[in-house]
Amino acid sequence: MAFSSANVSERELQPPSLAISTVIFALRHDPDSGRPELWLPLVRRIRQPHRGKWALPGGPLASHESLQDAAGRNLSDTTGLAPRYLEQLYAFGGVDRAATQRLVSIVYWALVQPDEAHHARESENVRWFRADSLEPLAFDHNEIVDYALWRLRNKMAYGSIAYHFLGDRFTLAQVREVYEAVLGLELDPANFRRHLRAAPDIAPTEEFQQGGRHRPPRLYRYLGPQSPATAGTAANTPVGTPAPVNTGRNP
Amino acid sequence: MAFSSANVSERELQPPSLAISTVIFALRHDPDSGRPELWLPLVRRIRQPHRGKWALPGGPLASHESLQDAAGRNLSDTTGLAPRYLEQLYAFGGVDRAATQRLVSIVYWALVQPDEAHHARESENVRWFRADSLEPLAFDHNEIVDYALWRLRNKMAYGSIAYHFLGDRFTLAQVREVYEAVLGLELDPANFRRHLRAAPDIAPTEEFQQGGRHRPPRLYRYLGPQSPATAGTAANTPVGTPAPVNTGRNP
DNA sequence: ATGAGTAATAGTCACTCCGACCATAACTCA
DNA sequence: TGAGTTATGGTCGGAGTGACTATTACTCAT
Repeated sequence: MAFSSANVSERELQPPSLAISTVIFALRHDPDSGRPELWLPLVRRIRQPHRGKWALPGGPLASHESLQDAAGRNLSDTTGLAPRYLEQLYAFGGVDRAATQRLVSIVYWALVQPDEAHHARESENVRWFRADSLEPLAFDHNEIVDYALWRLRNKMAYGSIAYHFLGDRFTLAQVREVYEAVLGLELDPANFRRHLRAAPDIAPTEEFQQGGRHRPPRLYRYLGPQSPATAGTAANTPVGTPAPVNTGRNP
Repeated sequence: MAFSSANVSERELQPPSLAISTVIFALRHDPDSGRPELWLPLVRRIRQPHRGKWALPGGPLASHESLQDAAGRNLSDTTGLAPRYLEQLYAFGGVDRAATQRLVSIVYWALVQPDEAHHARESENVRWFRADSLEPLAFDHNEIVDYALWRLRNKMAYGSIAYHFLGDRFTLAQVREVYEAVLGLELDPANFRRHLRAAPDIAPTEEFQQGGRHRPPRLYRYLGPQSPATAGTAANTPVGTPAPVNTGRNP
């Protein structure tokens, strides 16, 4: 790479470099409390700049793949998992993000299940960290993670996104634990239950979770995005959540 | 530009081109009905591809400017206006967006006031169009405009964004007309009034709009984003709207 | 000048949603 | 067999909102 030795005037002439990075969130159960916590995988940089520091998984955009595909490749390369939820987060393009070159990063964020696959996949250069209390990362990746966290919490408060952390069947208590772990607050089980029962995108099954210590809870399943009509049909158009309208209207 | 003559194998070797485009919304009052309507400015392409078609204002990213600055430059170049509201919309990077090269566009969207400056600024290659009922545009710009429209309506239903279409002082009826024009529905004046009176980010003044045909309405002013604490402090971090949390909680 | 017309403003009423809280059911384990 | 704990069902009051009615305050045509 000639970039790393470019001086300032050479840098002016180079077109901006474009990279795709991905913030991957998963829940891990704390062995002590049993409560789920937010974790994410990082990769150790093996070249300058920021060599040795931890960074978001990412890389350049291959000419044959879409932005979304590149982010999905980040995900499977570092975790071995297929994306359950993958969405564009933001394009970061500050002038001084990288010292040696002008770098624009299009960042995606993903949700995956807390499988045991993680542990097997961990290596010298890939490690999982708690999403809060991160050490200083390479580039501006701390800010990016913070923004992804904000977006995750925001989306959690609105939309039906929590299910992407969970498996095929789940109890209402598991959904509640996801909310509590991500938002960092305690929720009333009865009220939360009423809330979810009214949600159109999950449905009760006739199965019950056995083997627990107490009354067996009913299992539910996620029906997928319900009735968004057609949010984005074209291939390159992002999908979105339909907007509520709540202002006084006449018939 | 050697790009335009690149064949497929050469294209594989070229890094993706990066461009910044901006969707600029403004309200114009219909001369007949007097009601405001959504308009946006487009520029005519003067080179291939899509020569002669209308397209979003945009261009390459200069090495010394941030993404936001580039979008602001799009805005002032085409309208002569300073950005009142400017936010990143999405990064579009489909493989086949442009025929001759791999093109990634980071798109911003902006709100400006419907000043008379528009008319003066219009020229052979810059023209304003109604946001609905657009003719086929260059590239995938129709989809981009549609997504920007969706985002505008979405944000309008939640946040306090309507004020950026208006001037320093405004009546509640003007705010209501903005909502009605953008969302395309009729709102009850009394209920809408109650809604706005409860909003923390606008305040009544002691001034009244004179010269109208009826009872002079009180003028209000926008106080700016109220109590978002600190959404994004770092320079490259996007600003966002704080998230409501509405699920049953214990003390 | 005077009343018609219209928008601005104020207020009522019923309905829904939600947080706080209480009660019962159903299971495991000591 | 009963203590402990979670799952589940229900109640109550307050906040917010859509539908609607009434009053105020201005302009304009007669």
